[in-house]
Amino acid sequence: MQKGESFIKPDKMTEIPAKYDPAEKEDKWYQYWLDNGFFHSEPDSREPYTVVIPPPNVTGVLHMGHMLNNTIQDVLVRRARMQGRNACWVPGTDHASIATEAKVVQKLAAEGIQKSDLTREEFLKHAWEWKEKHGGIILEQLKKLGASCDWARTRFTMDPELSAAVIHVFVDLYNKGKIYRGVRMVNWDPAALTAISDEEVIYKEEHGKLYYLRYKVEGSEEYAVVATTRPETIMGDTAMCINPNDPKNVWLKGKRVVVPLVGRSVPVIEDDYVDIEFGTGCMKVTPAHDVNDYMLGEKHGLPSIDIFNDNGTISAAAGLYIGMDRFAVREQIVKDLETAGLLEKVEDYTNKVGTSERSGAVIEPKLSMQWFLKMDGLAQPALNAVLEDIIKLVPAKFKNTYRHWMENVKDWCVSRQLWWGQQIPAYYIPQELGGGYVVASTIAEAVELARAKTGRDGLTEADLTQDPDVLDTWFSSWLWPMSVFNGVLDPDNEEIKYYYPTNDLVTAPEILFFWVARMIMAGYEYQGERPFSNVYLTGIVRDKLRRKMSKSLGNSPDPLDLIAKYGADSVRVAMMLCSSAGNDIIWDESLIEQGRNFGNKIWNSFRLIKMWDTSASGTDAGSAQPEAAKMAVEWFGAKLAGTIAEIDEHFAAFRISDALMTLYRLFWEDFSGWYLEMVKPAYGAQMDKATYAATIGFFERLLQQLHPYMPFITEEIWHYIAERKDGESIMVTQYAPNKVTPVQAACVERFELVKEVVGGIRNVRKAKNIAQKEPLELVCAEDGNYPAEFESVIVKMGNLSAVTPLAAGAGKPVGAASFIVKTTEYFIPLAGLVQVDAAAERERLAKELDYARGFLASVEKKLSNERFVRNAPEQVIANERAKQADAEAKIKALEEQLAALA
RNA sequence: GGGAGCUUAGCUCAGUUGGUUCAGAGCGUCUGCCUUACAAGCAGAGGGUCGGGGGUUCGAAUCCCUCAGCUCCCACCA
Repeated sequence: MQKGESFIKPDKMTEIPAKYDPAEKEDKWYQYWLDNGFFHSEPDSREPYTVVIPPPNVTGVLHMGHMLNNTIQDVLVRRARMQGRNACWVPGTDHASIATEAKVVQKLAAEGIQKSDLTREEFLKHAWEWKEKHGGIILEQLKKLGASCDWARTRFTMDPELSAAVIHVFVDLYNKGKIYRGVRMVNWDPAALTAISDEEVIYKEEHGKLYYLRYKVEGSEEYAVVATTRPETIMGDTAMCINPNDPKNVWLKGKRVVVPLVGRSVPVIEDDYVDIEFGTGCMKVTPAHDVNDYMLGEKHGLPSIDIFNDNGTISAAAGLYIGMDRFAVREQIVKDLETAGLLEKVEDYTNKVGTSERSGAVIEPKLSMQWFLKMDGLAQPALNAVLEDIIKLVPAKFKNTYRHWMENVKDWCVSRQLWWGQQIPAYYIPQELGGGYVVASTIAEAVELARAKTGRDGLTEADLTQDPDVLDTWFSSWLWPMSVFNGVLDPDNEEIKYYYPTNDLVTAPEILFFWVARMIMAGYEYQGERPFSNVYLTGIVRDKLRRKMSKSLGNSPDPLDLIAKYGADSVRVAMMLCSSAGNDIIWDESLIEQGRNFGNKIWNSFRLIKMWDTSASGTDAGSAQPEAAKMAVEWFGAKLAGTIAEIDEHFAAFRISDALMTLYRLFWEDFSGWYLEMVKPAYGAQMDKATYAATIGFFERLLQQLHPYMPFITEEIWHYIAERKDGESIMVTQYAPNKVTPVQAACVERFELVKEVVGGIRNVRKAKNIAQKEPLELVCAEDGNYPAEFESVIVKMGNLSAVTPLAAGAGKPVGAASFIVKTTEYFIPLAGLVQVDAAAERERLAKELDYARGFLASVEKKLSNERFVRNAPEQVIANERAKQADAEAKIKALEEQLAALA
C-alpha cells in the first residue's frame, strides 16, 4: 500500500487528487469568475470600495514590480468584496508618450521608415496600429495573476473621453491664467533631430579637457582667463561673469572684455552664481546654450545668440566656422586659439556628458518655448491634505519627503516635443493676420476666438496652425481617478458621485511627485475632493544581492514563468510574505517554494478533513462527541476569532505582510498542528457529526480568510467541500461578523498552558527516548495553573494512560521525570520504562534553579529600588510582584524536587 | 551640493505613545523521526551585549547628541 492512501476509501481517492495542480485549475476558475461577472461593479446601495490601477505603460510587459503592486491591490479588493462592499477595481493603460513613441519609431526604423519622412497623421496611424496590436498585453498577463479587475471598465489614457478631459483641463487652466508659455532648455538630439526627455538622457563620464581662454580686457593689455569645457560655444558668448565677492577678480568690475577670435566686446557682469573656486572664477556666459547662462542672461538683460543648427553644425549666427560640425569646430578652434596666443593652458578634466538613449548622440541643450502650469495655487490644498492626514501615506515616513517637495515645487513644464499624445490645443495666428495665439478645445472655437482677437471675420481654420507639441503623459494620468468615471467632463454623473473619492491607491514611491501629488492637485481642483484616502507605497523589487531587477542584468525572473511553474497563488503568497510597505523587497525564489508548500499544506489538511466526512461514509452511528474534541472546538473557535481580530488590525494599518503571516501561522500551527490532531478520531473510529460540522465550519472560515491571497486554491477546495450551484463562488461569500468575548480570550490564554504541558511531555519522551506509542502516566499537583478543563486534550495529545493528582502532603514521586509549567509541577513516572539517571536529572534541575534564582534576584532588585516603586505605574509594579511570587513558587518546587532526588 | 531614510538572529523583517507577553517571527542551519493528511512533512534545539560611543530616565531596541556604514529622491557647476 502506498503511503498516505490507506485511509482514503477508493471512491474518495478518485474524488480528491492527492496533489493540487495549479496549472490545470487556475485558468478554469478565472474564466468561471469572468463568466459570472463577479468582477463587475455597478453603483448600488452598498458602500463602494474603489481602486484605480496605476495604469501600466501600454507598451509594458509584466515584471516583478507589477506583480507586487497588483497582488496588493487584488488582496485589498477581494477582501473588501468579502466584507460586503461594492468593490470596483478599474484597470487600464497609459499611453506613455515617450516610451511608446520611441517603440514605434524603432519599429518603423526596422522597416526602413524614418519618422521624419512621415506626416504627423501618417505617424499616428502607425502608432495606433501598433497600440491595437501590441498594446495591453500586460492586462492579459494580469489575468494570469488572478487580478479581479472590472474589465468592462478598462480605460486607456488616450480614449476619446479621456483625451477630451485632458484638453478640457488644459483650456480651463489656461483660461484661469494658470498656464503660460516660457523658455526652457530641452535636450536636443542632433542626430534624431528631436527633443528628448530627461529620462532618455544617459549621462556618461567622459575624460575631456578644460580649456583656459584669454579674454582681452578692453582698455588694458591684460587678459581675463576663463575656463571652459566647450570652447566652440564662444561665438555665443554675450558676457563674462564674476562673483562680486571674489577678491581676485575685483579688477574686472565694470570692465568689458573681448571674446577671443570672435572679437566681440561683451560686458563683465557680477553674480553670486559663479563659484569662486572653480577655474579662475571667471565664467563665460552663453545664454543660448546653457540653462544657468540663460537665467543669467534673463537677469542681466543679455542677448542670446544661437550658434547651432538643429543637426549640430554651426549656424550662420555664429559668424565663424559656419556649417562645420560642433566637434570638428572644437578641435579647430583650439588650434586657432593657440595660434592666436589666446589659449592659456589645457587641463585634463572629467565630466559627465549627456547622450541620447535613442541615437547615442551627445545632447545639445537648446532653448525652446514651452508651456508651463503654475503650481502655487494647486499645490497648497494638496500639501495640506497630506499634512493633515486627510490623505494618509503608508508608510508615513514619506510625508516629510512629500512636504519638502511640495513646498519647493516648481512650475510644471507640460509640453513635450512628440506626436504621440494629446496635442496642445493652442492655435497660432499668422503674423500678417495679427499674430499671437488662442487656446480652445476645438478648432472651431479657436477660429471664433481668433476672429475676436484679431477683429478679422474672414479668418478661417486654414489660417490657424496648431501647436505641434503634445502634453506630458502625466498631464493625462493626473486626471485618472476622475477621468475613468468621466468625472472631469461630467462632474455630477452618477458614477463619479458613487465611486469617487476612491479608497486606496497602491503605487511606487518614485512617482509620488510625478503622479500621486498631481492627482491630489487635480482632484481638489476638479472635484473639490481628495482622489483617494490612502496611498500605499510599495518598495522596489530587488534580487538577493539587492540589485534592482533589470533586463540588462538579466536578474529579473519572468513572472509568467514563475506562475506556470508554481501557480499564481504561490507567487502571490511569496510576494506578500516579503513585502512591507515602503521597504524594498528582496526577492528570493525560495519564497515561492514557501508559498507552494503552504498551498500544499492547505490541500492536505482538506484531504484529511474530507476523510472524516460522516455523511458520505454511510456508517455514521451518531457517535457521541469525545470530550477532547469538544474542548478542541471550543478552543479553536476562540483562537480563530482572536486571530481574525488581529488580522483585521493588521489590515487597518496596511500591514499586509503581517496579516498574511498571522494567518499562515494560524492555519499551519494552530489549525493543522493542534486542532486537527486534537479532533482526529482514534484509529479506525468514526468522527462524530458535531465535530465534523464544526471542523468544516472552521475550515471554510479559514479559506475565506485565505482567499484574497490565494484565490485559486481556495476556490477549488471550496467547491470540493460541498455541492455548489453554478454561479456560487467563495469570492462572493461574505465574512461573518467577528467578535472576541472575554471568555474566549481567557480560553486562548489557558490553552497556551496546554501547549506547554504537552511540550513538556514530548520533551520527556525525547530525552528518555520513549516512543509516542508508549502511553505514559502524568502526575500533577493541581493548582490554579493546571488547565484541568483541557485534561482530555492533554491525555490525547500526550498519549497518557492517566492523569493522577498529586495528593496534598504526599511526597514527590520517586523515579520520575519532571517539569514545571508556570507554577504547576508535573511528574512522569518512569519506573519500568527506563532507568532514571538521577545525576543527569539533578544537573538539569540545578540549572533550572540557577536561572530561576537569577531571575528572582533581578525582580527583587527592581522592587527594592525605592525610586522605581515611587515612580513606576501601579500596573507595572503589580506585574513585578506577580513575577516575584511565581519565581518564588518555582524555586520552592525545584528545591523540593532536588531534595527528593538526593 | 540640498533633502529623506535605514542599521535588531546566517538571510528577510516585526517590534504600533519608553514598563507584563521585550529581545520576537518566517526562512535557513543542526538533531531525531517515512508516526494511519502532508518528508513540499512531524517533533525539538541552537543563534542577537538591537551599528559604535555618550546622554536623559527608577527603567531605553524605543527619546536626545555624536561617529561610522548603506540606500533613495531632487539639483547638478562652466
